[in-house]
Amino acid sequence: MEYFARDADIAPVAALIADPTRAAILTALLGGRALAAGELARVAGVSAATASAHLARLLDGRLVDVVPQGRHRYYRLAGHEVAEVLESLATISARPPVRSLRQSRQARLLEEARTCYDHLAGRAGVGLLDRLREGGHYAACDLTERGERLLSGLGVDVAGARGSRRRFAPECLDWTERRSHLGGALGAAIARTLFERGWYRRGAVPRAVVLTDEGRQGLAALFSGKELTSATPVT
Amino acid sequence: MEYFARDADIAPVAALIADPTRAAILTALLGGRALAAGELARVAGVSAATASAHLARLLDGRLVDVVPQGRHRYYRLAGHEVAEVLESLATISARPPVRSLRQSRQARLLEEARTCYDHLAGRAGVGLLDRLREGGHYAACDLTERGERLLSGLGVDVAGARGSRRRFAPECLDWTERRSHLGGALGAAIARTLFERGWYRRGAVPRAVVLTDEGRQGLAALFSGKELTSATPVT
DNA sequence: CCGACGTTTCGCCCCGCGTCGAAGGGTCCC
DNA sequence: GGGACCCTTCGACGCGGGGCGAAACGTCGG
Repeated sequence: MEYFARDADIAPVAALIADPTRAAILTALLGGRALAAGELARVAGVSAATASAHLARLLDGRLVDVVPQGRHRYYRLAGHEVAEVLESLATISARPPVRSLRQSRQARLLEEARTCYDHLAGRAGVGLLDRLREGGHYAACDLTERGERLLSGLGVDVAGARGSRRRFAPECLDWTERRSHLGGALGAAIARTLFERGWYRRGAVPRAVVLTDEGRQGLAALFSGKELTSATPVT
Repeated sequence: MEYFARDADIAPVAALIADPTRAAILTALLGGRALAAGELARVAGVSAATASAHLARLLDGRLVDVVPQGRHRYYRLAGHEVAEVLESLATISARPPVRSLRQSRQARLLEEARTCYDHLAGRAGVGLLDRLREGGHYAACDLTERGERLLSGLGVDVAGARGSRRRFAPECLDWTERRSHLGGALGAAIARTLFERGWYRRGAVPRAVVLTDEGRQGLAALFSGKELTSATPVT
């Protein structure tokens, strides 16, 4: 017992994540947006009182922070480090069983494209990294000069991403695809630009994002006719 | 509620890790060696009966697997993916308070050099990556040709590491140093060689590893007189 | 073969945590 | 200004999970 008093004490953080209600809240916040307490209560399927108690614990444990706006309190993940832990846990978690057509559709939407906090994940995220690599824009955890030009031309703030204290362009194991998507400051900068340009937009399923027609054309032009994924639109 | 039935369900895995006894067991197994049930009970400071119940849950949840040897049952982490989750949790966990000289010493030993499952971590792990980088042996998540020659000459199975399904040489955020150490198949291959050569050996504190005199000389010769860390031996 | 040892299983007990309705406080909008 | 709305806090309750000692089971070694 004494031996381990000084090693990492991971139980408290894991305990914060371990409750299903809190896990649902944290997973919702992996969408990258701040959400109001009431919205989080709805999403987790509990009363406002229960959600409030859980949010207080997440705040106390510094997994989330809060931005009060009038009567609303918007909660968000405390940072990308928390997001990385959540996604890491997802890689060793079982896939939820699919029990209805609606659930099947939701699963497909999440697999196709979703935000992992501030960068693109799912098939789209993996496809983005593949395209960058195939085109000689990205190699060995960094952008090539060719890649810098491509993304800067698109409006991505590459210099800002390089100046970030965060890792620049690491490969991250994708939960659904079991291959790498692009994380780090660059992944975040690219995703920001994709949203700003309206090439991706948020869908009805929390955390799932949807490619727009404009985005399909823009990305095809960017990658010489190749799309990020081969998926037909999910109905 | 319906919304999140299909997203990652991370609560069960987090719940397995959240119990302090199970967290202690998992952290002990981060040392990289299989440990017997009785030993894990001692390390976690609980009875054999309690440890057994917890180990059954970890087995059922596939965080560990077991190798029976006669009356002994040796448990080990189910793979490097689990190790990555544990270390990820450690990066956002508070450092345990230090309350005695003994604890202070233990903390220093762990900070200096420890195994993170199968690769070197702590100052030594960070120093190793720094040395490889400074010497032009490693750049952007890969070995250079120069690095291949250096490590192959040392006896590291670089080709085997490249052939692994695992990521080759990713940078991993170190829990105590807040900088990167070398993970992946290469990190594991290097650590294996360091142990085989007797350059590092296991210390009395679980998970902490100790540089031998032979190792100090060997590494200094390898890196042109520079040591991995500047630490004086911890007494 | 038998006693020692390591481990698992069983049964019982206790504690902590999540839940909700109600109450209270603060903000918004007509 | 007042009602509606959002959110937090409080108190009580029930459930689940971890703990241990004892018993059972399997292996080892003299």
